[in-house]
Amino acid sequence: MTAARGAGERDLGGRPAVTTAHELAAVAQRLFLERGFERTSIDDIAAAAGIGRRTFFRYFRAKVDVLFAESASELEVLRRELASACEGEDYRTALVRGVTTALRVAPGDREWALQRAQLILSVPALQAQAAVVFAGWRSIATEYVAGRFPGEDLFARAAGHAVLAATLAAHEHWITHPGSELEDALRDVLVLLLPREPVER
Amino acid sequence: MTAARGAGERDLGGRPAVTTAHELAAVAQRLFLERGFERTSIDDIAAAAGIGRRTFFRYFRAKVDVLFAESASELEVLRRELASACEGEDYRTALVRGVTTALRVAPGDREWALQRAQLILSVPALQAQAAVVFAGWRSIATEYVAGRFPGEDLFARAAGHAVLAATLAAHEHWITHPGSELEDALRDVLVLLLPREPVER
DNA sequence: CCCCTTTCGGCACTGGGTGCCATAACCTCG
DNA sequence: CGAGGTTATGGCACCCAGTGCCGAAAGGGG
Repeated sequence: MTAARGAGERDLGGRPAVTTAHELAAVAQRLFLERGFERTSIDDIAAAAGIGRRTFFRYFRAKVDVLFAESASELEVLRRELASACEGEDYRTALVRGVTTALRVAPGDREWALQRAQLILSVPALQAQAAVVFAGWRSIATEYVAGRFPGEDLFARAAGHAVLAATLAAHEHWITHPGSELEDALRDVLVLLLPREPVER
Repeated sequence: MTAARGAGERDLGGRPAVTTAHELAAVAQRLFLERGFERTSIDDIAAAAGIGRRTFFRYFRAKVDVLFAESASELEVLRRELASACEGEDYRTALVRGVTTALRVAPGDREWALQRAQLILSVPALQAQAAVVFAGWRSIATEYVAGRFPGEDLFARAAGHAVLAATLAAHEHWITHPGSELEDALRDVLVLLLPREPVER
């Protein structure tokens, strides 16, 4: 299922992969920007990347997944940051740090990330997929909050959704104010939306 | 495009519609519960409803739309409630009233609505569609808040997302605690997530 | 009975996604 | 160098969602 052997694995021989998920995603994103998401077929992407249509599906399970290639590693960063939060820390501080760290973009990737955000927030099919991907984020955040405040079921769920809502709102703000910093909006909205800690019992 | 003449329109003759969107949705939801969403094809639904496959698409634009047939009218209720809110009212009070009114289910539809919520929150394709449908909710709420607090761009956006997040969190809570009242969870989470009014300037 | 209107539904087609499988390309070992 | 193992490729056939086209069905009024 996994095309392109991971960098860590030993090379036991075998036919080398002809491209990488990252490269393929770059080709696809360029086409999406040029012709639009709907008007770009898998055949177009495969042809532009010089691979077969069937091979495309070895790198991505679906057309919409192309723009979410790095979501898994971002999610891993969030999980790690939350796991390393100390006990006494305000849970909101920990979440703000986790989310901003996970979503930090390298300066060279800024333009690229901005275009990606614009695509995702403007194409319905991609908005829809974003909701599914971000369900993973929500899950991590909810688990963390539930661990901090056992028994506060509804509170944890609300906080998890708040993380997701803040992420989306911040991205929207970012693409309508491209000069601003995503991280600033992210912090501001998280502080606005994350509820205060529930009273101790 | 619109099958099944609206109730208000005069009957000018023409072949009568063979079913209604509501009836078709009921048939489809039953099949989804029995066999699962993915394993139920449009052909299955059409056959069970006694119509042609092509006709299905005159009632719904897509398979996923079947479970969101009433979203448009719910959205209209929210808009109306917000429009009728008086000036001095706390914006959060108005939003709580609008959302709970729009999502109130008739006692006889409770079981039905619960099953629908379970389907939507458990099937990825339906979660995804929910995000697109709820973008309309968000938009209404954001506009309302932006009207109340001009210039508070990020605040309005955050509040809009909070409404959506609260709606989802409340539904999740509802399906894991089927005995509870959706309206209660809805109110609680909205109060948790909606940020305080920004300082006057 | 004819005309007008509206819905129905078959047919063919595009495009996303999958299972199957032969084959290409690279490894190591003899 | 050649054989055997390993892995990625990509063609083919297939299923399903969704659409444009269009003739036919089923009602009304003149």
